[in-house]
Amino acid sequence: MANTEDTIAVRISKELADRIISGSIEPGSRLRQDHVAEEFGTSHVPVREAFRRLEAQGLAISEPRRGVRVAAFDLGEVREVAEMRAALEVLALRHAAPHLTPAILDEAEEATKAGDKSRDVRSWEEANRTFHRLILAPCNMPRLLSTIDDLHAASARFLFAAWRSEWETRTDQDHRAILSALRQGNTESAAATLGRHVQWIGQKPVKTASGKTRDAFAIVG
Amino acid sequence: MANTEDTIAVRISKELADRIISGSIEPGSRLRQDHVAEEFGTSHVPVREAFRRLEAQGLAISEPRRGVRVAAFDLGEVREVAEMRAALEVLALRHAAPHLTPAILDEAEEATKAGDKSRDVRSWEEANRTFHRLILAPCNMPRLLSTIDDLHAASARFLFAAWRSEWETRTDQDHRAILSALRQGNTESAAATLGRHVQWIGQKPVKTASGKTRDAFAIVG
DNA sequence: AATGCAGAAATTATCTATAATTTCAACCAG
DNA sequence: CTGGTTGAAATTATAGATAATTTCTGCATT
Repeated sequence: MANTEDTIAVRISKELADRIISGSIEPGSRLRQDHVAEEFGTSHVPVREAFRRLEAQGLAISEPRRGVRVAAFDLGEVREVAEMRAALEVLALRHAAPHLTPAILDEAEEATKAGDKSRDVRSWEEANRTFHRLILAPCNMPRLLSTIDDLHAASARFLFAAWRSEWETRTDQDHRAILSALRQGNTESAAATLGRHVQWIGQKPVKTASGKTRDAFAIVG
Repeated sequence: MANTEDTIAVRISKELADRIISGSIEPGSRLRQDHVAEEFGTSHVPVREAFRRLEAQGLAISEPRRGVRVAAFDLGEVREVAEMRAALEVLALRHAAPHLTPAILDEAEEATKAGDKSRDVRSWEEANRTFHRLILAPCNMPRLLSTIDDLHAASARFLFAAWRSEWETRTDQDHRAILSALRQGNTESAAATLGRHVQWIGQKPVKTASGKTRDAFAIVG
């Protein structure tokens, strides 16, 4: 999937983003340009450019002369991202609604079913993101959509951090309610449900390294 | 103002951002890394990193192997930014309101007065931005605030493109209404006014290069 | 044991050089 | 004239080398 027409810097940033989101690189850990460069068999110049992209997406933070590290996050940031998504996805849906076709809504329903059948977080997340993208894309607002995309990446990171291995299949009633409202042309009701849906924050006890359990939080919509 | 502790790449990106926003570089024109490097007396490596930053802010767009150009914009994008600002600034204000002190509101009132007295776009824009930042910053949501900052940069660009030289002094009633509502603890009313305020799009006839007049649009709040 | 301080090692930031690609203009064929 | 082709010039993307800064490590001191 990594398009060979992409520049090396883009390929590296995509790969690193994927690792950060999936949690295979720990929050707070340092990203060393020479190590990354060696791994990808390149010089460090494209690596530095990849770091700037990650920084812009909020996945890494860089301090001058002290390097780049994977962004840490806490409950506050989970909430912040949830609220931003609620505000922006509602906005996007209001503009997308007039352009939604039955075909798109059918596709979105397929995505919902795929999500309900998912037996692991990763495929659930993918189905969920597909659903949201399908119903929002027709708003035709590129800047808004790309901001929402970055927020989805952050959401996925929170989700994987909390539900890394265990995942319970669950059926998504919100998605169905949104689709049904959209089919009836009731945009406001769909938007209201979407806003609530995205702000719902799941909670789950998780074992820490020291053997204790603490609560982990994630956006589950 | 350009901190010497900043990296060269950051200094370059700030300077270029300023030029793009002020309109001293035309939308659509190419940014050539060697030329910029020569002007700043550096090599092109930090220039490339600066380009990535501009790209992330939406001020430039880059196509692989074909270089970077200053982002063009149209009425659609002005509207898009206005709506995003409305959604996000309202969200920020709701969270900031409980933390607003009389001292902050007094400062914001000073900024409003400074805006009303401004005899040129540039100082009006600065006062306006100060006002918005003052009342939103206490929300304590860094990601939200930085997204809003990028949107303000885009707004300023639209504004300068439309009102480059001429500017009529005007008193900002909305700002006063927002402050008065906040002083009375009426957050919802303040938020509603802010949402409307930011979505108001000014219109002005402007002479094109070919001598004709067309309408230019900008967010004026 | 804790603290502080070299000096060494690692790392970042930048520069110079090279390879690969695109752009552009001149030219030629239809 | 139009449209395409070719080669030179310009430009981007990457690599390899260097300077500057930070971090680490071990040892001495309290």
